[in-house]
Amino acid sequence: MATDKKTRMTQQRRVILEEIRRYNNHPAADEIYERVRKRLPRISLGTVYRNLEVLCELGEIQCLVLSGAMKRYDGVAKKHYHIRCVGCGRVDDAPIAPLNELEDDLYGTTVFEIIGHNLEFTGLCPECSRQRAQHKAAG
Amino acid sequence: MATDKKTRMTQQRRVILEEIRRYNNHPAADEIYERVRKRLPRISLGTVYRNLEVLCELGEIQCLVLSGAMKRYDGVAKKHYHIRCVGCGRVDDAPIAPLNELEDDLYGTTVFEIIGHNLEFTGLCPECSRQRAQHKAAG
DNA sequence: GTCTCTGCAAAGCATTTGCAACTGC
DNA sequence: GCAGTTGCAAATGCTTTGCAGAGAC
Repeated sequence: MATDKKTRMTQQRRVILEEIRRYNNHPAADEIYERVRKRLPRISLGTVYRNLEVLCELGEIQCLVLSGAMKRYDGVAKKHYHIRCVGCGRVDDAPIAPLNELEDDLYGTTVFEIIGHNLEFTGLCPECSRQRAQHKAAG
Repeated sequence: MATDKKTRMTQQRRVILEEIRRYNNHPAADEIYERVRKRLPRISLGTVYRNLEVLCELGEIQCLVLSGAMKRYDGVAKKHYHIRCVGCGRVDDAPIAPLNELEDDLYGTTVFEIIGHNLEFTGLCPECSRQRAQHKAAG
């Protein structure tokens, strides 16, 4: 049952982690792949995916499953919320503290055993906001 | 820009909507397809997907993109939260009122123009909770 | 030396799309 | 009758996986 496998810090794994933390712009797998490829040209996309999973299990990064998009990865493993641009998909950290009391409101009112919660804000980043304003003005 | 298309209430579209609302258990596309197929054996999966999108645009249903799962559909278009079982994927409504004030906390602290938010609880449904308890006791 | 990890390529899976025939309105 | 819609099938896009060789410890 328990995974007794010893994980090795391979060059690929190390570079992937470094690139995720470099800007911490919540990149998706393909962006991580492209960035890592500049340093390790022979790396494969499969290796990137496998390492992302391992790094999540190790608690080094966290995997974000936000609405309407592919998985994204966060170099900061600590729980926090995000805001996603509906125009371009850009993801920022949401400057708001975790609301653990939200779960308390559910005790006794649901048959579920509560584990946690995810909160995601949606919005428009400055670039997309400006673009839409121009578009509206032009139309 | 505006979609002037007139939507027709075809038999397929009507049956799909009826089946979504029949139990309102937040079914995914494949479950809707299987249910509708019992009444319209010649319907195709593509038609189901196309109609789900149209019904969302019409505001008849809402599309739920919850973490780690395929899209699900809710026959109640009104905004509300959900709780998802991490064991089996079952989705229930969360008995908690919408927290619109959450968005107020972000004004002035983010460069994003805020549009909305999604809140999803995770947990274990009674069946999966029982199963894990048994498993733990046995192991 | 062993056991994990890698690169490659193929497969998997949910969803989308092109197209000719069909059907609400 | 016309434009929206359907069924079919192929394509798409992200992610996973099988396998033989390579490399970390």
